[in-house]
Amino acid sequence: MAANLGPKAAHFAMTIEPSFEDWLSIGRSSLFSKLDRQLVLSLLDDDSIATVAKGEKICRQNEPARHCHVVLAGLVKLVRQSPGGQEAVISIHGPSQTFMEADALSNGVYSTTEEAIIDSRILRIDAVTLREKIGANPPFALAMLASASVHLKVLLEHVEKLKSMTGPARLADFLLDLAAQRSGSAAFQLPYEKQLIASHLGMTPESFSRALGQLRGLGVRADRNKIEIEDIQRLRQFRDAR
Amino acid sequence: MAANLGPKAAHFAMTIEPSFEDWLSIGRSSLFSKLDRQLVLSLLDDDSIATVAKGEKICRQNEPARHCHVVLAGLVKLVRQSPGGQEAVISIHGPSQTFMEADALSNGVYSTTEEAIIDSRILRIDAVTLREKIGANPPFALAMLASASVHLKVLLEHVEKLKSMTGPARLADFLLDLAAQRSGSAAFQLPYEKQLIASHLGMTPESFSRALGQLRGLGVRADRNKIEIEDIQRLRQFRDAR
DNA sequence: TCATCACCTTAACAAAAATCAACCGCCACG
DNA sequence: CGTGGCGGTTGATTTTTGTTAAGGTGATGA
Repeated sequence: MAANLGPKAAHFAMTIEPSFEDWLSIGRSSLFSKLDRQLVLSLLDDDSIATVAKGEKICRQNEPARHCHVVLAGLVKLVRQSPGGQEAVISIHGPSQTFMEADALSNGVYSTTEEAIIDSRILRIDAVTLREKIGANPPFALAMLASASVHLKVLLEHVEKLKSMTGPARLADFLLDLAAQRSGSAAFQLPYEKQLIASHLGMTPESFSRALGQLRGLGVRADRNKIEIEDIQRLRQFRDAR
Repeated sequence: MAANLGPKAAHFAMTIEPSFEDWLSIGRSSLFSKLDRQLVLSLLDDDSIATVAKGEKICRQNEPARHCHVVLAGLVKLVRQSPGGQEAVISIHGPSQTFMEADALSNGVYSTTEEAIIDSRILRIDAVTLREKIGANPPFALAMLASASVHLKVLLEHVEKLKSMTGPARLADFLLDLAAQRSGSAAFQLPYEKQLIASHLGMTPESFSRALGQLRGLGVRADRNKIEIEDIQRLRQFRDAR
């Protein structure tokens, strides 16, 4: 509800009901898209929707996992820190993507820290409620499993790429993903800061910069956060060669 | 392995019934340990148990995922190959570990190739049956989710380590895992070939060898595939420093 | 308007890792 | 017995990447 661009802080005082856009996001998520609206509603409670400012954390690694989350709007990064204090960006989630289901379900602690990288709206689903509903609703359980399956596959690919591709090749791969075409040329914007992409691809900002410079020789023009790829196929060839 | 188990082939002419050891393996697996024996039995059919020789493949990347697998005995490596033909060992599974649930459940294709690295016994569970039983048995669904959650967490850690640790540090980490102690000294055998460990850790055999050489300076002695760690804490300190 | 700051880039250097090549020891096999 | 192959090691070299340091550019705010 609420006008689709209406002042959000207005009716924040009490229960926050999902807005029209929120419902769109929920509907687009692979986890909830095929589920009954009533069921989804039953998962929500008073403080289900949180507005999170850029830089704010949604949850912290090693704290008890009491919720799973769905991005309704915005962008969230999933960061993991090692005992030695190093940080690694594991993945980045946009609207309609769920995360932390696994942690919430296994009744353990969050295995990553989540942080909004732009102002975001997050749906928080209580872990206990979630477990209940899953137990009572087999199709929901299957949807959860499918969702976990997707996450697993993404991570799998990520590992593969980290192990077998050089930095520039990983960047090429990332750009090809964004272009979402199989041939011809493409132009688009980088979805977030280069530092963040660099970290996501497992390299330093400096290496990222150099990698981008290297791709220039393959028909990739970069101005600010605008990217132009002359020849998608050529870029793919480069990627596959490493 | 065939000695101390009861008469098995007696009443089921064609069916291969799990041996006593097989039941032990099944019982130890996080996926099946808490489930009713009847349910587990209902998942099996005539060709559920396969004996796989070293080097044989259990399934191939991109082929339709019609089964999920449980290692009953032996060792299996999970390999992923990129479009460019590179190979990366994603993980290695021993007895009681399940894999490919995700692919089997999402009705898609295998996202990795599986290969036995020593002679092994594998339990193959039909994907359709699996989905049926999950739909009909909520606790089973939750067990599957928990299992997926564990796999997810392992991969997450793997990504983090690949991104934030040097080769020698990853090796130290691997050895500390094997030692399974928090202090003192330890001696044990490497569970499989060094090449394989190297690939699993995301480095070449040469780098592995050199990394091992580097750890020698930290009280790690290696002879053939026997490892001795003088001081676990010292090694951990080294690992955490990178 | 200027100062400041965050993001990004570049360069020079150092560290880490891959590559190329040679070699050892062991074992299976003719 | 040799001999070949495989797993492993080692050395020399190159490539890749991180590090350190410096500078540039655009947005923001006093």
